[in-house]
Amino acid sequence: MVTIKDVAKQANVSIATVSRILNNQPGYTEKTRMKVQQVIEELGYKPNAVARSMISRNTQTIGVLFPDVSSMLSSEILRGIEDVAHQNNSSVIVCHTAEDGIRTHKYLKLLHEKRVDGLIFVSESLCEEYYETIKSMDIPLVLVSTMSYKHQVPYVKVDDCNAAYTAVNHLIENGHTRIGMISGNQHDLIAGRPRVEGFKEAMQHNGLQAGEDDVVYQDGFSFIDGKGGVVRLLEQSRNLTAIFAASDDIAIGAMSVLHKMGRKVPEDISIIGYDNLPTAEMMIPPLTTIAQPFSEMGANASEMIFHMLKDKVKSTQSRIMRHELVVRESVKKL
Amino acid sequence: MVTIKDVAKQANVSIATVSRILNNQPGYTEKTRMKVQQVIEELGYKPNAVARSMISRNTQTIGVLFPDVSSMLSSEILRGIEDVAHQNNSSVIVCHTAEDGIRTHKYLKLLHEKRVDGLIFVSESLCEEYYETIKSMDIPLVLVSTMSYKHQVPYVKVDDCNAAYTAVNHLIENGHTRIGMISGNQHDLIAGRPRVEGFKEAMQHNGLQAGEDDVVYQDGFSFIDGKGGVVRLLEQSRNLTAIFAASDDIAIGAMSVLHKMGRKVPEDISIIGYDNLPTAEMMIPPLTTIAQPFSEMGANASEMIFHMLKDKVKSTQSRIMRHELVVRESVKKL
DNA sequence: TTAAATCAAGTAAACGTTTACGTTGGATTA
DNA sequence: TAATCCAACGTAAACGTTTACTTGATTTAA
Repeated sequence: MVTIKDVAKQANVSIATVSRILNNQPGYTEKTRMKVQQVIEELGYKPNAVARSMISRNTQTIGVLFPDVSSMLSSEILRGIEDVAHQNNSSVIVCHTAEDGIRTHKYLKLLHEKRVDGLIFVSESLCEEYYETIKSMDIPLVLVSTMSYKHQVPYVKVDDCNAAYTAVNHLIENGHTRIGMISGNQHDLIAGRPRVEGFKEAMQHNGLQAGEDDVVYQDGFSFIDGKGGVVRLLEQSRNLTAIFAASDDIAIGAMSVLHKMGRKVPEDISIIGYDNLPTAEMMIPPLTTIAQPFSEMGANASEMIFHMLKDKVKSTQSRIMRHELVVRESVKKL
Repeated sequence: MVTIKDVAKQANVSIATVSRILNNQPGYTEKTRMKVQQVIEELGYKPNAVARSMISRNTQTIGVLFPDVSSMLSSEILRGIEDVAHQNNSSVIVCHTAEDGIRTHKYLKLLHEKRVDGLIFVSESLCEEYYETIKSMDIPLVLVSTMSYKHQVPYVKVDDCNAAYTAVNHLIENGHTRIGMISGNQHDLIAGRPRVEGFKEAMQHNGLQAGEDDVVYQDGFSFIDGKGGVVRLLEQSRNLTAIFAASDDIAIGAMSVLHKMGRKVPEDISIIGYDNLPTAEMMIPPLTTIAQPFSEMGANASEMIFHMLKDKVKSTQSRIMRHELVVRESVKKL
């Protein structure tokens, strides 16, 4: 591998001069600059970022932790993160925690040793232990699609309660009064509960009833959960004309079994989702849903990291992203 | 930031001793080991991987280039790559090339400067320029879901022609004789052409006709391409009872407009896809398709990289992955 | 009892940069 | 003509490790 020394020797100058040229600082004539540039081309010299990092004490690298790298949601967020990281001449290291504590800790240790400049934590609750280890790393941290009640960590997120309200309100505006909800995990204080609250609030504000029979809690937010959820919901809550699903995957799972049961969407029953994954518009019928701007959320998180890095500030303002109602064809006007 | 020096000082030993303990090499008593370990805990010392990289001349990091990080396909491959990278104590840096030459070159330069140990190139044709720059980096390179006719670069891939044959054959076995195909890009020699060839071969081997009217070429492999493709196909090719789509997204796009046209899948027309994305099983009806083992492909590529790294060998055997027919409900038996 | 061997531990060079500081020599000034 | 200045470099230390080599004490062998 060719080093700055080789370039210096070949060009008959000191390494300091080469370094100055590389970082275009003053201190050399145009003639020597040309000569050095030429030698660099000839030898195919590429500065060693590792050596640079030793001195500059930064690695131009940030780490991102996902519970599941391969979910549609993660990958859009990742795209946003990567995009602005790239604009800031930084790379992103992805980590797949699989929601496993041991694994997560191993990653945190690795990222610490690699001296990443910042950390983004996606869709996973920041437990005490994680927080402490990250705090000891003393680098910017931003949360995406999650937050911490206990610690003041900047996050970017939509207002789930508000977004759920929007969804349910849309159903109501279309004349629905008997509405059920298939929720995700009841104990998920970040993405689970608030959506249920939004549902209930929308109902109450419109003078409609929403009892415990009208919402069904599943383990997660997946297709399978949707399949199971709709069966349970239909059993315990009668005469429903519309369903609010806590995720698009749930909505699609529900549509799937509704179709098997011979109940048509939206003719027999309306359904609204949450997320606006690419799949939503590909459904039959295309799914009306609440859009979360995933890639923008990732981009914002990245921006926050680089802002903290540049301004050498410990924290920054959290951002509540605007959600958006995307009307398609799964909700019928009564 | 606490360094090995601080630990050494605090423990009253030399940094060499600390280093030896860290890398558990011989040369110290159990007593000093204990003492040093204790100091390490106290100070919360974490070895600096950057400094290590300077000496060991490797970064425990590989780079991965995707044309589109946020596609379902990419993210599953990424999961596989990341998983075995993690097993090998390495990190992965993701790059989103957006199929842009300038951008790709910038990434390649960045990864070179960062001295990544290896490179994985996904789903994008390795043009001459890229090949040359990567060759000059002198690190292992593996291709995924693509290959190079010109250069001997190890790749992992399914046999597209063969897989397409399997798909079409399944249609034929179910009694279909009038079969059309919606292809991706005609000029894509890696994923485009071979699937068309597989289609034609299957038809011919079964004594069926497959003229140029029976296949329609789109720009890409997306939902939109499927929508446009099915319209064109239905115009130019009459009496079709089945369609082979070159990707699941195409298949789903086709299903979408077929539904609008009032033609039921599979009652009126059968359809088979290619990829087996998560969306396939969520469709109504669930899509019969050819599965590519994406995450395994990623895992294999990673393994190949680490194999080349460990055995200090310049190349390795390419791997053709087994595709699989996944029978669901979009193909009707005639 | 002594030479040889073993072992714990230290010293210092090396990895490839950046940068504070020192050194030239020619141009400008007094 | 000497003093001063400045641009254009060069020198060497520093970043935090690993590791070849050295040292000195202790054990072993004869």
